Amino acid sequence: LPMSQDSGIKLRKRPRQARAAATVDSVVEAAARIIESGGLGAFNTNAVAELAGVSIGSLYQYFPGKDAIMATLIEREARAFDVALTEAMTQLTGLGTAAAVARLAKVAVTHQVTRPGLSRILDLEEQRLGLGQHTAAASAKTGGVIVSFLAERGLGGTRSAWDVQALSRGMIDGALDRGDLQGLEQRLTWAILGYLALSRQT
Amino acid sequence: LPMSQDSGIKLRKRPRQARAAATVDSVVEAAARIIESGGLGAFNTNAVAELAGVSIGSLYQYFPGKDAIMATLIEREARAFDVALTEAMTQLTGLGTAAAVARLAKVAVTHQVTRPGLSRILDLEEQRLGLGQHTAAASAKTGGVIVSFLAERGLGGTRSAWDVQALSRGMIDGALDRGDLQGLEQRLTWAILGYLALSRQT
Amino acid sequence: LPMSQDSGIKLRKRPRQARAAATVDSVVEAAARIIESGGLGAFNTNAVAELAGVSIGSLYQYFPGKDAIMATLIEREARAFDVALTEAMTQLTGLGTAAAVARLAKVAVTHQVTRPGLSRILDLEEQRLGLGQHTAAASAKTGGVIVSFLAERGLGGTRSAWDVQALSRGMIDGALDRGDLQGLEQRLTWAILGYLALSRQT
Amino acid sequence: LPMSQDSGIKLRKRPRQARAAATVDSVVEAAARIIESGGLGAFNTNAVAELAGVSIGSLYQYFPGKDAIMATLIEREARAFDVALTEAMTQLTGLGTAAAVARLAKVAVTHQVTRPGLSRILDLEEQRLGLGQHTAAASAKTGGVIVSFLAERGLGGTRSAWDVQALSRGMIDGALDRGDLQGLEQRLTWAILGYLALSRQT
DNA sequence: CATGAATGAGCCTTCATTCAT
DNA sequence: AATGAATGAAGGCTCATTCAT
Repeated sequence: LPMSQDSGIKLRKRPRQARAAATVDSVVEAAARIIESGGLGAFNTNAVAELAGVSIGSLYQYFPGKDAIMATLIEREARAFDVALTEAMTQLTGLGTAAAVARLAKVAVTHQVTRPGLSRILDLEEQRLGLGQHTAAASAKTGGVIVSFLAERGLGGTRSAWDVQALSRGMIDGALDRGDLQGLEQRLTWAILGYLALSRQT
Repeated sequence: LPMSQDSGIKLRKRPRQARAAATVDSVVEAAARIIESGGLGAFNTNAVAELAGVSIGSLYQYFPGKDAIMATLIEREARAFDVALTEAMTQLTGLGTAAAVARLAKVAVTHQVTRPGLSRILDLEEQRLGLGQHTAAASAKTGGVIVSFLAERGLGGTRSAWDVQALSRGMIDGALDRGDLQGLEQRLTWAILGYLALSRQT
Repeated sequence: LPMSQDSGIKLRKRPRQARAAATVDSVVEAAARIIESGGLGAFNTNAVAELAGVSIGSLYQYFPGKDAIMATLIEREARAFDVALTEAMTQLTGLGTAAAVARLAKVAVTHQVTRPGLSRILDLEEQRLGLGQHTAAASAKTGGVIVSFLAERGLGGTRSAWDVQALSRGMIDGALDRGDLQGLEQRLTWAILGYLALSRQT
Repeated sequence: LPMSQDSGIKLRKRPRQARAAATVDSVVEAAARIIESGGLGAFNTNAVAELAGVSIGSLYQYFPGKDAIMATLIEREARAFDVALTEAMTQLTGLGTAAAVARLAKVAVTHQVTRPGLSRILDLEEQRLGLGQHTAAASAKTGGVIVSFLAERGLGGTRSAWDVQALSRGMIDGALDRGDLQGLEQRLTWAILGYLALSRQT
């Protein structure tokens, strides 16, 4: 089950009043929007504060630095994906493997297409910030959901889960790059099923 | 055969003397090394010039700006990959599909593993610079080689080529992230073959 | 006897309740501790409020600004020194000049060594804030005590008192800088007696 | 003899062209003037750059940070004092001790009075920056000159030299604070001679 | 052509102070 | 009275780019 974990970089202080929580949220959302539309180059604290409708001082009351905003955003997105995946998992009973994989593929595609360009950048930043292993961000991707899905159906282990996840990111990002979304869920499903089939028979 | 095409952002002047060509090369190589070891954040013109053993003034004599260095580097890497792939293609006659794909997978893995972290960043930058479609960089990836490989063997069309390429990038980058390179070529081969098998039967 | 005088920069309101007086004291003491351990650079209102266990809002209810905290601290330290000196003065009857000066030198050394680095910074700030002449801080240093000591024994006038005081600060601070406290009281006594002897014979 | 030594904090690059050397000098001089007239609070890189007639970028080409400007200034002032003292030393032959000390006292007074308020602040900063012991700044003060003066005349050792130096700073700063410069050289001479006389007979 | 000194817009961050709750 | 969230001016520093030599 998705459960809150700590990432190394954290908030300066936990917001106590409702007003404060709103500030934190608006900052993270503003960061997401800015990166989405302008890329990493447009992501600067002043722009974030302005779009969030917050003074730069307020931003720094909660975030110890620029990277902390990034880390929080990464975690937020990872958790959102995790939640979506977990939710989808509950509706898989009775479905065959192909249908089940298709269902999950759809969730993945939807997640990345909703905020095109965001997850890719977040991935790179996650690596740069060294949030690679022990954070909620990382575990959300596979630790929780994909691994158990594969395990339940005897389709593979942890490594397969990582591969499926990585291969999916690649395909979706690539398709997004070229603006070629037609049949993407289908193609992704093929790739996942194909990989699992061949990797299992060995 | 790989053939030079123009990306929008290009060199200020085509180097005429051998010395000039050497300068350009050293700058691009310096850029590669800096990005490799320090990430995008360490990539700045002064650092590049210094590592290249060239004055900042000279650098600007050959490159109109920072992005031009990036663009040239992207193209160089793409071409190198293209060359390696083309070279491998010539040794595929007589091999079965599985063996042939394994051969190409090996080339791809080797290419990205050689300069870990570089190709991923270059990918993002390629997108940012809008070199997505019409450049040698893009065409090198699949236009030239993978498409014709799939065509020759009746395995798929252009879209499949793109998918294979994208899926490969994803898997290799993911494995690199986690430091899990064991059996990577094998796993990648499964993914490619699996995807092609399922996508064809439709 | 030491008597309260007004420095220009003063408290916003004189604390009426015991609780309020305690707040003021804790703020001033926190300021002292922060400056001692972190220097002027660490002295900021937020840090002071936190260490004092008081909200920043409360701090500003008693002090009109940062400088007021500084001024109050300066005055507090000056008064403490004055008290110590006055106290020592009462035990000087019957002692020869050399012994008496040694006694006072000991008080001075003790005062500055107790909070090393504090008095020096306070001195500079006193000057910056223009508390140089007309404040209790200034008068405490010599007006009250040293002048009358010298007068009683016919050793010198006001100017000599100032010189003795300044020379003492210099020597103690210097010794503190180099961590060379051995025999400091003795050395200081020599300096004072030597100066007084020569200045008087003229 | 005064000779160039290295302080920990140093220039980013040694100026090669004449233009560059001028830039470095003007920055240091501007820093001195700003601190003199506005205190530490007015000492910021932008102000320094502006008064120096140099862009902020140029300033940072040579100085790695604000503290490096400070350190350079401290060293410059120390060296200037050292030079003045050394120069005075050469004119002391034939003079009695009292006259010789008076001569040196005059140099010290002149040095600090010329830039009132500067040396005091520099002292504090020297301590903060930890340039206390091993720098040219420190050694210039006594290591070179005062120690050998005392040694030549059998007046005292290293510790006496430090004490004389510290006591002098204190008296001059104190006199400057109160605007009481009348007879200062005389009073300082008394203090030094008096201290040396008493400390020697033990 | 090469060099590297100079430029300054722009970005990250701190902290004194105010004010709504 | 107390609290602490919010503000924004100010300041340290970087780096892409230009240009005099």
